Amino acid sequence: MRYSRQRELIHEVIKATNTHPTANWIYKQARKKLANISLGTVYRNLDQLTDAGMINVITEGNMSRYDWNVIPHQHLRCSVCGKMSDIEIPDGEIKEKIKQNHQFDVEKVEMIFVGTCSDHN
Amino acid sequence: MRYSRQRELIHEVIKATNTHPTANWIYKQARKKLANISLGTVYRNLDQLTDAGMINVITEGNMSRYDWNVIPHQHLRCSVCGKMSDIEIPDGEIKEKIKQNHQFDVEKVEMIFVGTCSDHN
DNA sequence: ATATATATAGTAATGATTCCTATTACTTAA
DNA sequence: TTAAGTAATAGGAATCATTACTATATATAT
Repeated sequence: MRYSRQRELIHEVIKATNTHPTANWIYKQARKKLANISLGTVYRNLDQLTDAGMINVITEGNMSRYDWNVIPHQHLRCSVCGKMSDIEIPDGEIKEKIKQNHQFDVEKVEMIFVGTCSDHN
Repeated sequence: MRYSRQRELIHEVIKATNTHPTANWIYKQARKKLANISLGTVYRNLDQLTDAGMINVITEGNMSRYDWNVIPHQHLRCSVCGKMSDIEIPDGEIKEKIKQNHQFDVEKVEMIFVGTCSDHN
């Protein structure tokens, strides 16, 4: 993967927020620094950064969100304000049970807990 | 919700499979019985059946899959063959911990375990 | 049987994402 | 340091799932 200013910028934008942004949000932020960066470039680089393990994707509903946090973790989504926050769940035991009961090797665990955050209950 | 032949057919199609089908697959099956049913009708009825609690939605990647099984459960997805199968995970304890540690009330739990099923490991 | 409101078919529109292509810009080796 | 080779880009078109629109059809309460 050859260096590019665009990719570095995109990575910086993601690292600078905890909001689990969408591709379009990242695109708009990036344009503030590089006025003619294109949306296709954003998508291509998000894929590359993901493949390189430098960022994480969360596929939520009909669109993807991106996360600088590459340590395995899960998400809480507030159904009132839409905010997504991180949560660490030890999944070793779950994986082990699934292997024993279903002969299924778990590589990746995706959990979203939908509910109401502390601001709305 | 007024009776309609289309909605009944769509519900039957879903109840007749364990494959967690997409809207388009359901549409194609339905057309075998009702040649000019339209895709919009399928989507509208899938929403209505979901709202009525008669079926379940799984939002997987960029599209939705539907499930006759309305008892809360989770899914295993094989990254080789794409097959999705059901798994029951007792989540009461997890919900309780999340409530205590994050002041977050969990209403719905979505888990997908991606890995390799018994046919591919 | 009739009125009325909900559902439908068919098609257009939307929105996220991917694809295409001519041009630009990293990088390497002379 | 420069030239060549190749990966990356901008800009726009294409794709695919889903939703919106609208005139017509149909369920159902009276």
